[in-house]
Amino acid sequence: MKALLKQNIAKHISLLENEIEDFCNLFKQKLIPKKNFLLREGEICKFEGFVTKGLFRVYHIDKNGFEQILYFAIENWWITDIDSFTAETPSQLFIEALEDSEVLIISKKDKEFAYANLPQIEKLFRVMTQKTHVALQRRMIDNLSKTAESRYIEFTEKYPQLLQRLSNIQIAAYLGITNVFLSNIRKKIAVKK
Amino acid sequence: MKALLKQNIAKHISLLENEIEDFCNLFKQKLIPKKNFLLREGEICKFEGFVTKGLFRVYHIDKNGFEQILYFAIENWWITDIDSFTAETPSQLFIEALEDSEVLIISKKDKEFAYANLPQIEKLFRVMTQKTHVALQRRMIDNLSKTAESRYIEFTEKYPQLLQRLSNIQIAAYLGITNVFLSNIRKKIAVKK
DNA sequence: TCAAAACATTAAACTAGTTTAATAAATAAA
DNA sequence: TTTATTTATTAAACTAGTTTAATGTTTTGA
Repeated sequence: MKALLKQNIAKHISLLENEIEDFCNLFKQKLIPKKNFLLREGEICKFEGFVTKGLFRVYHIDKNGFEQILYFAIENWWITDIDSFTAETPSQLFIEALEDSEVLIISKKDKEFAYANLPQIEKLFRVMTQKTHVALQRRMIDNLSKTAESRYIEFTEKYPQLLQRLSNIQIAAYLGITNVFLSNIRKKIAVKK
Repeated sequence: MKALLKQNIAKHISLLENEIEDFCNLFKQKLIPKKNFLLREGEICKFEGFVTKGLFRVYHIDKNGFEQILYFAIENWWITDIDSFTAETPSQLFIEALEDSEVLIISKKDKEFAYANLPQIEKLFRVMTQKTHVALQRRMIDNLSKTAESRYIEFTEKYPQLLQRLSNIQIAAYLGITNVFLSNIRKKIAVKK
């Protein structure tokens, strides 16, 4: 059950077998059926999660009721609201399962225990946060400089496996456009071919 | 000269006086006159910097020649291209001084030395990267959900000290709009008052 | 298995933001 | 001090993306 997690950690840092074992034992499995929430706006995010099955969306609802998707998470991805988690303030985000999902959860307390007792864990999360940050920085530049059409094309190229599991409504909310306009883009692309 | 740096570090973590001293000694001062570059596209970013005087812009030039500003950095801010720095790949960014500036630089090698020998430094950069990431996440949501006008108003409220030191061209490149449209926005706001 | 809900597409009117170009004002350079 | 360069503003035509609404299709759930 935790093989995927161990493998994922090993990709980032090298730990002794017993250290990785100790760390993984701090995680508990949680099943989240489709359309259920791992986190809702207003709650304080007290966990960090690692998805072992299914698909989540992390999104925000603005004051006009529109949804902006910050990211998706499928198997092998980490998931949390890092803002609420670190500052212990009410979250502005929802984390919702778009499929029946399974996630390994570590509590804030246990994570702090790991920081204090397994020095390499500090490195693990530094490295992971760096990578996440780099990815978001690239997305920010793309959003500032590219048209919705090329953002869509790049999305389909970068995440083909996600594409099949998402509705166009979700993809549009990630790209920052309406699903109506996404439909236009898709038509335009289809005609080209 | 390094008082500002020490103070900034102390805000994030608690270190013994000799540890903070050892760490700060790894930094070297660099003077960058206005319009000069700390980093250019194509170079590998081999440093992390802490601004003690002046003002920098970190920006990207897209294939149409337009500039997108990822962030500004004034006194007391950190500055690097974390993507190029961690992956040791050619940077896609420019870091340019907009005023005569002074920056304290730590090399990649010395930073790794610090990670290996001062365990708290790992925490320092984990915490700093988290905070930077949270800020970028909020900016991403704002860019997806808000109009240019409200993004401009919020920028003026959040960074009043920056506002006076930047041209509208720079602010527009940060907001992701043209300076012509920013001019329209400013007029509209002025009329309202 | 049937009704209800969610989804994708299309059209048409609209608006936020761009483009190009011209002009005046401010800053920098010689 | 004069000239050149950068900056801010305005106008007018344009385009990328939105809004609303209607229609058919697919998925869901009772």
